[in-house]
Amino acid sequence: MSVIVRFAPSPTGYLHIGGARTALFNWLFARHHGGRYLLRIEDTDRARSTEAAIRAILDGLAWLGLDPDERPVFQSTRLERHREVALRLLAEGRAYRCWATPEELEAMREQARAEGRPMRYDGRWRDRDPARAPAGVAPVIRLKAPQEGETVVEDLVQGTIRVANEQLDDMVLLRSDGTPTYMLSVVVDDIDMAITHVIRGHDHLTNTFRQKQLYDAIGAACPAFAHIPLIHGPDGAKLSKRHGALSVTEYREMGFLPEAMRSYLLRLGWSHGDRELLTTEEAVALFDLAGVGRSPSRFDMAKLLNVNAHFLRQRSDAELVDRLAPFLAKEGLAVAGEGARRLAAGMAGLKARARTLVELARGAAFYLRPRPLPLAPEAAARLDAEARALLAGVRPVLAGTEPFDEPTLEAACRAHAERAGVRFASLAQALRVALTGSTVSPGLFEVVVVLGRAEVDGRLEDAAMGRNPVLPAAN
RNA sequence: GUCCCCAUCGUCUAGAGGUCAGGACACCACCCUUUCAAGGUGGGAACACGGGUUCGAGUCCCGUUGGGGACGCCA
Repeated sequence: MSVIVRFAPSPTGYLHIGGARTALFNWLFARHHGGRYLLRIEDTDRARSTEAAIRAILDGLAWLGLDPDERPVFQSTRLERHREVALRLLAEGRAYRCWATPEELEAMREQARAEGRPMRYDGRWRDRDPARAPAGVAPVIRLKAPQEGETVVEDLVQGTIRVANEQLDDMVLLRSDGTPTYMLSVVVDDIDMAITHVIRGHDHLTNTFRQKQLYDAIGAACPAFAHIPLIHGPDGAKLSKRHGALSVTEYREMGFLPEAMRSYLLRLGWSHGDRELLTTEEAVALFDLAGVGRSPSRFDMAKLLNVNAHFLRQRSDAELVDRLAPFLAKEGLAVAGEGARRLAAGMAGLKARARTLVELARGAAFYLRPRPLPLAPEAAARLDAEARALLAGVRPVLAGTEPFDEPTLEAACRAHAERAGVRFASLAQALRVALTGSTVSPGLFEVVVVLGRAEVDGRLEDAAMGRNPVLPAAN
């Protein structure tokens, strides 16, 4: 039997980290077993589902490289089919009409609360004669669930879990307005889509018992279930926006790489010995449900940053130049011509110093900025009269050194510092500030070579003459 | 409250009865060094608690505590 899995988000919000990981696990499982991975948009709650959320989910999945193998199924298009199944169950005596009013249900809820019991519908219409139905009340259809014994779920991650049937009540299948409930829709769709493995968040575990009863009533075989532990915030509580429950597209804007997100998310809840930082190919080869743990994990931005830094360094310089362009554009810097050449040439030194594309863009901006280069406040502070004199003195050295390569330039500057009686470090910092506008940068002579002789001379002249504007303090 | 699940360094985790309890991130120190990174070397850091079972328990069982989830005519 070939594996078929699905990711089934409801479009009531963006695609967050937890959903992304669920999608990833499904995708990897399908790839590993040579099966198919489908997407089903559970948009039956027309009041809360939005077009924007659907786009955000599709967009997020596409960015992560988790496109489904077939066109997405929209649950809202299948209402007739769901209704048909409910009616069939009704005809077979496996379901029944219930005329209990919202007021009655509320009374049951009140009483359950007072007695410290969970809310359970008491099954009052289960065997009552429909002839006694009150006028003017539209009924719902409820499943006639077993009342004795227990329902057992063999979960591929959580193991065997059982619950007494008396803990479960007769769930609503069709609402009084004739629309199907989530429980019905999910089960019918999973059957019709021939889903073999339901891999989803642990928060669905208790739903599974009811769904199992529905599969039994319908007479369909249950798919295998795998409930993966949830992701919590750093404090162990529910993941909040503060922590990283952000839309995956926001991670894209923060400068994360999709392969880094995948690698990080994979290791949150899954492991294979000591393996860290897997490529997608390795993940496909190694992933299986056996490696999924049972305990919830916490989202850790520091580790995500580290993972992203790793994958950033794996990308070629040319690719990074392309990736960087939109981030630089936000600063009003266009990547083209001489600027593009500089970025490509300087990328090796830049990418070792960045963890995200945003950091990379920040570090790379000085290569593109037109003269006179604006100075960061702490850099400007170092450019005192003494430093300016030092720069004026070293200008001819840089202008005249041949060949214009790193070792030669460095040797020339070291010799100049010695002649001038200053520490090489002082000269280097003055040069760094003049050439990059910052106290932090890639290797100084790498910068000199990338910038080229003419630009270097111009920037030194600006600095020596005190022409640079000073940026306002950050934050 | 009821039901269900979970429990190894701060965090992610390895561990399927006998290990000096391993790795990664973070942190600290040192090396490298023109800044900051990267890289290298080293360091501190964990089996929640209490009972069993066993020659032997992080590993199995029970309980306690703690955390999480589910309890809708939402999905």
